[in-house]
Amino acid sequence: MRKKKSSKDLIDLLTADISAGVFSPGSWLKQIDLQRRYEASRSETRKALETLCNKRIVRYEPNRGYYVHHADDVSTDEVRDIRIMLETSAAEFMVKQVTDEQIEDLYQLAQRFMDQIREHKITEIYETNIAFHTALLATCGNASLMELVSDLRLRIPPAPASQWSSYARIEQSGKEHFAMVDALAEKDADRLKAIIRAHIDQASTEN
Amino acid sequence: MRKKKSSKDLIDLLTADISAGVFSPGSWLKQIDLQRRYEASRSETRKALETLCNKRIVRYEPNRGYYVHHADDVSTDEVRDIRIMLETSAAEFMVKQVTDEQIEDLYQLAQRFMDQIREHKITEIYETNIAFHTALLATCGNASLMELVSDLRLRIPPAPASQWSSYARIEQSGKEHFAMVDALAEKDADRLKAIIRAHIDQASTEN
DNA sequence: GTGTTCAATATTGGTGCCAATTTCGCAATA
DNA sequence: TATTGCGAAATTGGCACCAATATTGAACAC
Repeated sequence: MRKKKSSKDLIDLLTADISAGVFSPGSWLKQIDLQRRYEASRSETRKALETLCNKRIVRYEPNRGYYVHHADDVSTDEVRDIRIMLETSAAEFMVKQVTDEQIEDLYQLAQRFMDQIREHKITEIYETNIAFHTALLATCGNASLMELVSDLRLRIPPAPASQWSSYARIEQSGKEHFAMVDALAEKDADRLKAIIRAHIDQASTEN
Repeated sequence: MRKKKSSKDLIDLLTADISAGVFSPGSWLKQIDLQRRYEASRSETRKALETLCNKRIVRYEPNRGYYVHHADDVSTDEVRDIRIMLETSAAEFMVKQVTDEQIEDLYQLAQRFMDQIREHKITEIYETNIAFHTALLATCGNASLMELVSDLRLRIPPAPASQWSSYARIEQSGKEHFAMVDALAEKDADRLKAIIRAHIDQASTEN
């Protein structure tokens, strides 16, 4: 149990709510509303908004306030390209440094993803997907990279699991997860790269 | 002329001063000192510190304040690896999209860099170097990428031009600039990648 | 001489208030 | 009916002050 809520918690709560669509793109984040909703002080609220502004999740206009950023097509494409650059480049490090234990964990996560698709556990699927990609990136042992990609993921339009394009597409994503684990186990960097690229490219709103 | 200093100016001033070594790593950035030094309000000061904290240039401890971040070797290596991933990947886009005019501009910047080495214009060299790399990245037409790399560059230990390793090393950097322009002009992505990798790797504190 | 306790000091963090700015609604007019 | 103008309301931004917390230094005990 925590005795007091830290500023990081507020940031995470706000981020989660924006990501979940509680605040839709374009809507104003009024300081009074926020400090009531999260029972935070004014300064904490301002600090959190400033942080989210730096993360490009919200935008700011002087004397008007902060509002949820509505990513345009151009910047969405740019960020997706950056993710492809980072995660395909990371593949080189992954195949070099991955341990058998990590491969096993990744396999478990890929399996859980598939199971949850079959059981239609919509929200869990979303979380498992993120867990898989986080674990995958963790194998290259670069903490700064993991942090950076997490931030970039939030800059792509909110992808609520509820509106995933189609069952077929999700199942395809699940298969790709297994393909990644296979390529990783076989230390085939080029194949891993190709799968990652296709995975991010096609399912840009789903991973 | 601007009639009022914006919050972005304060952030840039602080960043520049930290980068220039006015505030050395580890030293506390007391709010009162800063708001006097830059003639800014308390809230502007807090906002700027929070932004720099997000950019990983300063760190924060509750109830103690903000201090200049002293990057350790591990995170420095991590960030350098990220830069190599991004800038070598960007090479693909560069060779595809670069215009003759941009190549000419890059050549001019590479030349200016060399001239300033000869004239021992220390501070100008540093700025020209950044201008070259910025212009190089600009050729792949991804504004988000440029922004990201600019931020990453600041996360590597302050590289004051005054303590560049050696004349030979700087001159080598200058030659590599020309080599990059050549590879770019010949649309040789692989060669460009190799040069960029070596350039960032060897001269991690100089570019 | 060394270590500890406690008070004085310094700094950050929170709150309430007021000013500046913007937005919104309503009325007046063409 | 559409448009313009004006005033009220809402919101942010800045300031001063107080509370909370951490540091420092001095006195004191051993």
